[in-house]
Amino acid sequence: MATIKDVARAAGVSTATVSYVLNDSAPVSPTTRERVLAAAQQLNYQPNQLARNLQNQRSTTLALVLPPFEPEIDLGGLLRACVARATQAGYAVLVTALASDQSLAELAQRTLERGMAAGCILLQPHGADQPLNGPCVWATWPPHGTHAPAVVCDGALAAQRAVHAFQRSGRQRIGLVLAATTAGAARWYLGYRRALKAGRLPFDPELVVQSDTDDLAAGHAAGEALFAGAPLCDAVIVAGGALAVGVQQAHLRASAHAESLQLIAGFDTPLVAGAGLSALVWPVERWGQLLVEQLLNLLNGHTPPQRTCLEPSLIVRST
Amino acid sequence: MATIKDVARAAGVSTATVSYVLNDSAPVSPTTRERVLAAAQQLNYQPNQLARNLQNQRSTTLALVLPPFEPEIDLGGLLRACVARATQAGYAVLVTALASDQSLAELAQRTLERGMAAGCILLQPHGADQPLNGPCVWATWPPHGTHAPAVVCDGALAAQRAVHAFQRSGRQRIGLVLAATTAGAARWYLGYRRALKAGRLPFDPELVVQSDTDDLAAGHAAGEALFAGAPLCDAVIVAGGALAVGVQQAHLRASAHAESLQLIAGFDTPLVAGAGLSALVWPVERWGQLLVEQLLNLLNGHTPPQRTCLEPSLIVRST
DNA sequence: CTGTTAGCGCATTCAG
DNA sequence: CTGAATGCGCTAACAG
Repeated sequence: MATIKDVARAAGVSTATVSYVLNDSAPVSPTTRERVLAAAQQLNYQPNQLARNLQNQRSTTLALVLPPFEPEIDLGGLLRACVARATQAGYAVLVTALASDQSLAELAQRTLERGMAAGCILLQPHGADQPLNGPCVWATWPPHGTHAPAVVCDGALAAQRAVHAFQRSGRQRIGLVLAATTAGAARWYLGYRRALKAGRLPFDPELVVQSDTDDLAAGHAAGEALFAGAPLCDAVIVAGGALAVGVQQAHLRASAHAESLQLIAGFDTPLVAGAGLSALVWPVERWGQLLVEQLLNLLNGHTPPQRTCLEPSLIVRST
Repeated sequence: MATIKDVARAAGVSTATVSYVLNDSAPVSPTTRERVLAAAQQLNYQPNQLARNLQNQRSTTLALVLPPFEPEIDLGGLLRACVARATQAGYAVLVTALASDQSLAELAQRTLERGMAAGCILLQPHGADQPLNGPCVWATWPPHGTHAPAVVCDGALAAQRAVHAFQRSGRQRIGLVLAATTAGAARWYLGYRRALKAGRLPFDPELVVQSDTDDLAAGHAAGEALFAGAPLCDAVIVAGGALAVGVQQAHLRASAHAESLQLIAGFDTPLVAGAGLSALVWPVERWGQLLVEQLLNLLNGHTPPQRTCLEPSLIVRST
């Protein structure tokens, strides 16, 4: 636990000089610079971030705020990406989780005001109840009416991509299953309608099913609703992970007469991969990277806050 | 951004008094206590953690150190559990990730020495190259020869449980697939041998396959090795997640003659669930909780460091 | 019981 | 170019 004083003493200079060479914040003669560096090296000096941040009146930590439940994303991957990018920029990543009865604004605000982080990355799927004023970036669709910076997965692009893929393999009656919990479900619907129109396919409201949650049970229910009516659809886009597997299972159960069905899951979770479903893959790596970069920009005031949409790619699996 | 001074001024007392009532570190008269509390409330005062930690010479942050690759565990769940428990104890959670060329000891040491965290939770599947001296708790089997505190998933218990389950359903020839990357693979083997002996089942070395990694491809290879020999086994324990799915796929491919096979995956990942495999479920919630508690104990010096083994439960799925 | 004061480790003036 | 002094926000002795 060597302090800056120890280094200064060892190098025979004052603490200010040490600070200058370490932060390169003032011109220092090459010879003393060498001496200081050597002393720091030798003592294995690590500047105390707490003291540094306190002095600088700005934290070098970014906070990631998790929703109170498990989100339908590759949290591990996203976290890793954020950490990697933040580390590269000299920042650390703090993780906080929202209790189910807690307000997002409250937690974010407190984290910021306590000086624990300089900014927040928000993973809430639902909009905030109160307006946030600190430096925050949304990883999901931010509340309407605000122009908060965000980096999001765009369901419109996803739906369009899926419809095109289906059409290329000759499918005509394409269903859509939406999850109400998915922020930006409206985007999926929008992209779906657009792609149908562009592909000159008829729109049939019976082929659109709205689900409450994104889990297996909800998928079963949605599948039953979808496959009950006649004529059956021959392809389905499911804007969810577990939801898609549920739909698949419902189809297997329903069609003893072996209807052919193509299915694309909206999020390529391990569960989806295990079930052997085709799925849309979102660039998690880039997601985390952009989130951090947006936040850093916001903190430095370099660029105005932006809204970035991520594009998925399709991974085809044989069921 | 109200400081302690603002509160003191508003309440008409000194900063020390404010500190006393907020930390309950000295007796204060009820009337002034009320005044201070009211002022703090009114100004929405949040104590600056940086200053507090600097003064107290101890951080209220715990660091979670991730391995350079994606581990075969429910990172999201574990993280959430750690955060929940830490928050409850007034601690925050910092996440750092090891670069592939970085030494674990180096990263942990630096994190600690920079004052960014008071202790570390280590998620490395492989033992450390250098000895660690800071307050650290392992979430995996720690390096041999050390008596570092740890909270781990015990493969011996898992294997025993699986063998018993197989035996109850009349299986006699039980295979075992090990992943070399899984720290504590030896424990799985140990439990397997023990359970066979206890169940008076013969041990056949041909039924044990060692795999290099824990992924689908490795599972295919392991499955082929296992199902090539005759007579075939009628049950397999796979000490992995993706690995188990690979073994399953290999079996489906190999046995056109529809051999019945029971399979239990060692880790119930979403991938495993999606594939509909029976699996062992580890108590992630408790895992995170215990890791944090062990670390806090270590920091407070309340109890000596311990090694805790987690027990899995079996979830049966119909393939 | 409460106010005054001295640092925690560091970065930044201002003199030399 | 370098050193001494000041303060970031807070807590802990020590007085009163």
